[in-house]
Amino acid sequence: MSAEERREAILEAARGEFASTGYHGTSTETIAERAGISQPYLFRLFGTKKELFLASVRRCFRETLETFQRAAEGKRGEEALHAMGDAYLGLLTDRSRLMAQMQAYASCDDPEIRAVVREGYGDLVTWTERVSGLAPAELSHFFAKGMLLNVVASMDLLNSDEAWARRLIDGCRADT
Amino acid sequence: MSAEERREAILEAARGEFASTGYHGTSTETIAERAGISQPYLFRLFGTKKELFLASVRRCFRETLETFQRAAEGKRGEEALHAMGDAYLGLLTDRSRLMAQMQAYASCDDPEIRAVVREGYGDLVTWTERVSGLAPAELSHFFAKGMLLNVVASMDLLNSDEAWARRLIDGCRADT
DNA sequence: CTAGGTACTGACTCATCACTTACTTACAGA
DNA sequence: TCTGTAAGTAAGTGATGAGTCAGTACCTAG
Repeated sequence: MSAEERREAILEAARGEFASTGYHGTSTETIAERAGISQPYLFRLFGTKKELFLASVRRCFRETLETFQRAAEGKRGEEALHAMGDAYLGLLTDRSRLMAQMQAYASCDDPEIRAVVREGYGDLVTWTERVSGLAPAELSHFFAKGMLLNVVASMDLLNSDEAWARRLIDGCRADT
Repeated sequence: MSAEERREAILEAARGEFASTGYHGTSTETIAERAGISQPYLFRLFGTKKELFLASVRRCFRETLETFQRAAEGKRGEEALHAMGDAYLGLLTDRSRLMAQMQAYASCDDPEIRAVVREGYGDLVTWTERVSGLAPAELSHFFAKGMLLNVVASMDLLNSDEAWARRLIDGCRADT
């Protein structure tokens, strides 16, 4: 297997593990095992645990952006926005991607991580703004709903019968 | 100092440390040091690291609810909601409380933590709903804005000159 | 003054972790 | 067939962390 393919396999494994136990709570041994390689080889390919985490975060944001781009392909304005919203709801069902994102936000006290998260989220916002042509208030509303859904999904309440959670979710679907 | 006062002091220290390095990334030694006691005594008062974390999360949600209650005192409907929104903006300037909250969401893969977070957030939502009398769509909007601000604040962008971030924040203030 | 409880700690144990070193194997090109 | 390089690992190291144990210091009720 080429080094590039190995890197991809490791990043896939890393996201899964970082998603559930976070940066500090995940051992490089666990990730290597899940990726089917030895732990020293992981260090050969990524240098440090932090570089691996940063690469994982970047990949996560890049995949989300690509999902938005695919969803909006050939569409414009409101129509593009709706397609992106639906596509995002789909992403939420992948708990690994969701929790990895939440771990990234929670790790923002670290300056290096914060810089990567800022860049990833910023790319998402500016691209969406450009394609949809939304004014600030509507743009905020779109991303705000996304974040609320993230948190509700983190608590695993998307398909629960908790009454207050259902009302929050229904309230999200109701408008725009 | 009474055990009860010590518990409070430890919880204060714990929130600060958990906020920046999360559950797994924070050592009980560090918390004990910050609280000015020995590490064994921390275990005497809280049993396990996890119990300490859970107590810290519960306290965090309780304080937020109390802030909402104080802000809304003697007010009703829209007026109460505005007061709560303003009070929440104030809370965001306390980075310790903010990041502790984000760490709690990110730790939701653990069932015990998830249960506590659900309860805390649920209390916040149901109380707000009852006091403001909002319909689901507006209730969602209120909490969605709160979550977006949380994330923007996590990235330390509340007072930055990053253009896209300013537009998001202004967009939040613009409506309701 | 003393018995018992409450606050509090020094000095461990055993496990785990990030990272390294020194090595092996597989294979493509000269 | 020999050589250089890329893919890969077994076996460490030094540090740190959660949790325990066996105590000490102090205060208060009788």
